[in-house]
Amino acid sequence: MAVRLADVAKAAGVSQSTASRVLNGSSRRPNPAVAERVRAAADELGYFPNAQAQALARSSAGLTGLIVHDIADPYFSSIARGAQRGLAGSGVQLMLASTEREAEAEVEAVRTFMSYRTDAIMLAGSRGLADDAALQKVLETYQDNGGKVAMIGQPLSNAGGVRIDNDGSAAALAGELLKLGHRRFVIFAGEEQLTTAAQRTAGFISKLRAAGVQPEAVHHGAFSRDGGYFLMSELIRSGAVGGPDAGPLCLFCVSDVMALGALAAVREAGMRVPEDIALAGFDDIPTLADQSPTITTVRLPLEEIGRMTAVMTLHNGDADRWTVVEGTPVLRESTRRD
Amino acid sequence: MAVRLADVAKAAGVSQSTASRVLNGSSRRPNPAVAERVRAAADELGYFPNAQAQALARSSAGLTGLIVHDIADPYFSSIARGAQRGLAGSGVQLMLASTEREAEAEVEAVRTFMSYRTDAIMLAGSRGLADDAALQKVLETYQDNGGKVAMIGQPLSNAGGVRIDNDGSAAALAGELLKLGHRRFVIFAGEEQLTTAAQRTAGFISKLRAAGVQPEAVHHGAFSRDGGYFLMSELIRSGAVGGPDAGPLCLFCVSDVMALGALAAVREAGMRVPEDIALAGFDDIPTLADQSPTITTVRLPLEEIGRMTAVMTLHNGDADRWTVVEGTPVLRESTRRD
DNA sequence: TCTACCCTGGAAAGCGCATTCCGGCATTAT
DNA sequence: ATAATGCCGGAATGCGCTTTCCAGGGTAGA
Repeated sequence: MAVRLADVAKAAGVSQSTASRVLNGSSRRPNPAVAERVRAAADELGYFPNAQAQALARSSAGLTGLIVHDIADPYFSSIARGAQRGLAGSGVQLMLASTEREAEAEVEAVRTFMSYRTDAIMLAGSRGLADDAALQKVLETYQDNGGKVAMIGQPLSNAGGVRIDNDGSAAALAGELLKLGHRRFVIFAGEEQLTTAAQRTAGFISKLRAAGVQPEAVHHGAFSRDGGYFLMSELIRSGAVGGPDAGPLCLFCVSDVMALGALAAVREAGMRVPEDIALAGFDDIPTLADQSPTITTVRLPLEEIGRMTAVMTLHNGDADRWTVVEGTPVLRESTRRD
Repeated sequence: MAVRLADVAKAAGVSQSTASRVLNGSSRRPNPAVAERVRAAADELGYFPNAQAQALARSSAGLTGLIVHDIADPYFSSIARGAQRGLAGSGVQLMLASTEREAEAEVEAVRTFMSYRTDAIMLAGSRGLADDAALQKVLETYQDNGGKVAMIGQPLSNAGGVRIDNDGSAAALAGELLKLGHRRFVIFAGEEQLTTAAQRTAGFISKLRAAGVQPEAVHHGAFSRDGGYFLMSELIRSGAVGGPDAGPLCLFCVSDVMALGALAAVREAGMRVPEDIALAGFDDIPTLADQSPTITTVRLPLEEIGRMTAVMTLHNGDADRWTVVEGTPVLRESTRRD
């Protein structure tokens, strides 16, 4: 069906080995005159290599897998974009799996990537500790077979990757909010078993405590827009928001998407941010700065994180190196106090 | 290194052919007792097939390529999510290429996917007519080699896919805005050579004309958040917004991301939507409904579009079938008139 | 009971390419 | 001038799997 290397070789009047050496990088560089003939023939016939066959012969596929929870979530799509950019020009292609936050699907995705003999797997997003066992096992198998594993956000197994200093960054945010004069805090902590969520919550609280402040409540719920919306609706219904006594409440959501959901619920109830309740998120997803009011958050260089991780997977030496990324508190209108 | 089919066969005391027939679907089903032995051995050894080798032997890779302009753009990431879902469970894997809106990169991505012998390629986003030649040529080569091409948004070549009724949907939106009483219109039309942008602009204008209304201006600029921001800044500086005479202006942006940029510029200038200027977008990206004010737009079922397209690529018969998707005008606060 | 046929498992031939090995030639060193 | 050293192109092997093709045993029909 398609043009094969053998066809090119025949057309150029050389052996297949020579054609291979000319067209696809080899340590041996054939004679320029011969090379030119081969290239001309390849052009003429419209030859393009069969990556599957190359992968089989080289036992390396030129593929890298990226596993995310939800590609439509701006947090992950920003990372994906960075990863794509990091790989650009290296000749390595990206395979994508979006797991819809199911642990089962995550393990399945790793299996699939193993089948395709991806050179590396990038895993973005935090996992609950409960799911680690199965995932860890399959990743170890992968590593035993020579695969590189790069985690984004969470350390796991004996892999490398980018660790986000959730703890310290959340603490820094808490510090800034205290400086602004906030004293009454509520936290929307996401799902209980998510490590990332837990770390952000813990870091935030520990900083408050260090300043002698106790959070008024910690609510758990889905780590998503709808989770934030729901929790906020509940909170408003409970009458905890807008109380005139003891100063305004400050809500810390452990992710921006939760904060957006919460904001929607606040608006819907006819209340205002920051007048009735102050609001802070975490991640600094791109759409956040265009909200009204603009929302305070912790900036994570998401795209850069994706890029760095991808680049790490390209260099063999970095297989189990960790890079720590710190978040930067960004104070915006949503936590203003007049 | 890894466990091979031959190892499993030996462990089970059968031939490799039999092992293959048992483990990977074949038309011939070996004896149940034998099959069980093979499966047990495979489990025992932790065998998983080498997809590259399978692809080579079957001459079909079980891969589908998705090419988008920018995976971090919610428009495309929603489509990607749908595509992923559409493929889920079919055993077909998704390969992703994000081209950063460069025509060159798009052609390159098709080449890469050809190399990987993807069974199908989905192309999302509109292309300028100028780039069609190169792209069309490479896609034709792909089709000649048995590849399926599914376009999302724009027809091209003799492929199938999902066509979006930009023209009619924009006209419908214009009709609704006229009904609300708007008479002074400005259009941010995106890049001149983008077919999608041009169609939306044309549809909108033709409906206005039919009602005897002439748009006051059509401005071209980048089809992105920053493009909208820039155009709006210019517009405000020119003094065209907020004039008390002749009623409030209504701005139609040919994409939601442009509308978001425009909104940011309006806010920055201390003006208000819809009081000083009304605003409408196109696409209905997920974040739009959570804006304040909520933004009028044309709803496109983005995720469903991605899903449909992916499903089409799975069924051979649908290779050159077209599905037309209509957008639905959604009137929100940003175009309210009191 | 014997022949014709079907079913099942195994041997072997690729799928398209990279790469090791080998032979022939032109250099350089002796 | 001869032997030793590279260098370059070609033949051949193998990557891991699917899929014909083949042989043998079982079944059914005569």
